[in-house]
Amino acid sequence: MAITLTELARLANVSVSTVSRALSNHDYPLKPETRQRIRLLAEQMGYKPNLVARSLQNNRTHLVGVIVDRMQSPFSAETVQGIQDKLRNAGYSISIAYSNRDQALAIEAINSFYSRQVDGIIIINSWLHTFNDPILAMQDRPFVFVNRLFKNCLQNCVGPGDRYGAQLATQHLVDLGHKRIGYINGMKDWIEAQDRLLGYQDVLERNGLELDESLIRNGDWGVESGYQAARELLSLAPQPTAIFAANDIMALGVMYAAQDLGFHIPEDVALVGYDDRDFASWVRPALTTVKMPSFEMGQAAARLLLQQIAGEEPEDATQIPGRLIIRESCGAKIARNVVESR
Amino acid sequence: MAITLTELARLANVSVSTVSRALSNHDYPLKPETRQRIRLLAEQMGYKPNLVARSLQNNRTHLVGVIVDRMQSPFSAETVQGIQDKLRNAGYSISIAYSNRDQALAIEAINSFYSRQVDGIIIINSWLHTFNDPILAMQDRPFVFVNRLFKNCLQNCVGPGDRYGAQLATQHLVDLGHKRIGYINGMKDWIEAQDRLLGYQDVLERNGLELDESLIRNGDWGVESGYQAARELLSLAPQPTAIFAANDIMALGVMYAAQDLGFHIPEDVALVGYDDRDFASWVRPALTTVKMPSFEMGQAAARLLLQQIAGEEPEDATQIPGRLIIRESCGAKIARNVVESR
DNA sequence: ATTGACAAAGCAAACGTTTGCTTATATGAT
DNA sequence: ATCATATAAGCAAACGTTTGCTTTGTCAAT
Repeated sequence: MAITLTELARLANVSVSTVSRALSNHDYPLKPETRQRIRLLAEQMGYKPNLVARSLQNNRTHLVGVIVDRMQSPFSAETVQGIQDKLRNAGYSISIAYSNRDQALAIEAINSFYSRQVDGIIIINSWLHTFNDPILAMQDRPFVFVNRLFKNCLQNCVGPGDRYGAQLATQHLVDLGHKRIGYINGMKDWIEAQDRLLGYQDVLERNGLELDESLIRNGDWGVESGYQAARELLSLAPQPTAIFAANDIMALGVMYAAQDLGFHIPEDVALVGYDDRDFASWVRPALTTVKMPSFEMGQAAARLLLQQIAGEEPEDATQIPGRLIIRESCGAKIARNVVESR
Repeated sequence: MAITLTELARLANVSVSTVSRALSNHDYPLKPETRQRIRLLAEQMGYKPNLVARSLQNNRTHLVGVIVDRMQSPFSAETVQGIQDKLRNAGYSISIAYSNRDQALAIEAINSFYSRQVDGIIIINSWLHTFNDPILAMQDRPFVFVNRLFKNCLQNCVGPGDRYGAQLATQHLVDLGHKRIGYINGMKDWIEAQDRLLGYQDVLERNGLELDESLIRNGDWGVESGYQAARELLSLAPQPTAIFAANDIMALGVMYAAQDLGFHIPEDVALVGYDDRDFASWVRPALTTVKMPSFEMGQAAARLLLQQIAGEEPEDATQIPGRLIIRESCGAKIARNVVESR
């Protein structure tokens, strides 16, 4: 049986309220000696406050609900870690559920969180492009969306700076002297794909380079589509000297296409990916890529939620910039080191 | 403001107890009409039970604490998903914390879970090879370890059947006609490495094949060590016609070594990995490998915990078998399909 | 001596449930 | 009409905290 305040009070020959104040209420005027005595006793008896009782009284659970699509998504996982990292320091725990991209499941999870009286909810979401129901279910409690920026609640959203990240990648290639840079896009209706394309175009324009439509190919995020697109790009004349793929998986496809066509990376064609998935550092040549700031987004989301919980005015929509990870595939003469840009 | 039982009682002109019984206690003899009326009202008002109040009363939170090393580990993530999958159906939620392989953090998390009155704890653990403190902190509440089987609490552990999995992989190569099969081990002091080696040896013996020590190399789970080991193996005379790598990452290294030495996979040398990491299906040739049963281990862990919570006699230590995923690198003439073995 | 002020600690209500026990009402048997 | 019985619903305690208010005790100032 766990020891309770009441028990402690009995042992110390004081009232429950005194014990409570000795342990939690730091400013209450207690005789220092009494406070000390009670603290010691609690320590000895291994007293641990019953958080559910406390929550009932305080109307605050110090629990935050987190919903992810799939636990296995490396991005979600890292974001969750960022969230927990931040929340732990603030004395919060997290409860987690996965939605499997199923709205009904998500809503079920949200309701379960509410029943549990969570102080707030974070939804790591790359499957909802717009939202209605879930937010409706969200009553008046604080919440934060991670990944997608919804215009109707911008101050509740944290997103990756995909456009900026694509700029980093493209600028890096330009800095290495490339003038004809191919771009392999992701699925066109994904915001990620659109933003990364914009970043690519930004840099070409900014550097006065020709914006050649034939250098832009559409993929579907999959390795095969990267392979196909790269075969097409590399058969162009004049051939692009660099390729920027909108994700690492397609970049892998590019590698195999280059291999099949007898091109060497990075000598004949430079390659940059996006996401920094784990295999990026394992493939040969190691893939230069832009790291998704998943961990940092998690931290930012937690910070935002904490602000809402504290009743503070939330900051503006947060875009977290990615980082360029320079490895071998871009041809920059920097050996297998992780280099931070900016 | 959330609506409460008391509020509902006022609206329905009955007592709180009646409302409670109408909604939760199914066997209590209430006038069907009354029960119906109350249910309807609750529905209309969007009543959601306050789980913290209920927990305080019931001394049951229906909350399970889960500790992982890092959220990003694909194995842990999948296990967590298995856990949640099972627990959700039983009306439980999970709270999660990561330990970063730090015992102090793990203990902190455990204590936090206890304060929250969790009904049980699951530790997904591949970093503790032996345990003392955490378990001590575990008082008398149900718990389950996933991954490592500890002899002092076998009935509380769920592990992968690594030996069996390695048998599957090796037998598959034998079935394809290979007689000289190289094995690249993981770090020797890891139980995974030891078990997989045993499985490899089992099969050679079982098939009356010579157990040539020179065919066994030690790696460190990393891609470079796989590369080196493969170079050595492929320089042997007579050359092994197949290689079984103790994880997919080293198998990737094997691919690059083969490439450098002018060997083709699977024509010149067949290759099987272990783990079924995401890139296994993206590389060329797609990697035949043994899938870690992470999801199933999660489910089994949840089942075990539920049994303990229900006060049932827990089953014996559970070893979950992996599955052979046949792709291209082994040379079995089955195109990019996932095939289940057994 | 009486009062006032202040320090220290106790009382009891409240948070939203569940549940053992009691009460009220209706039904049937005497 | 009286009583026992069954049915339906209410009362109140309990779970472990926190906290506004009250009480007790001590001491100094009148």
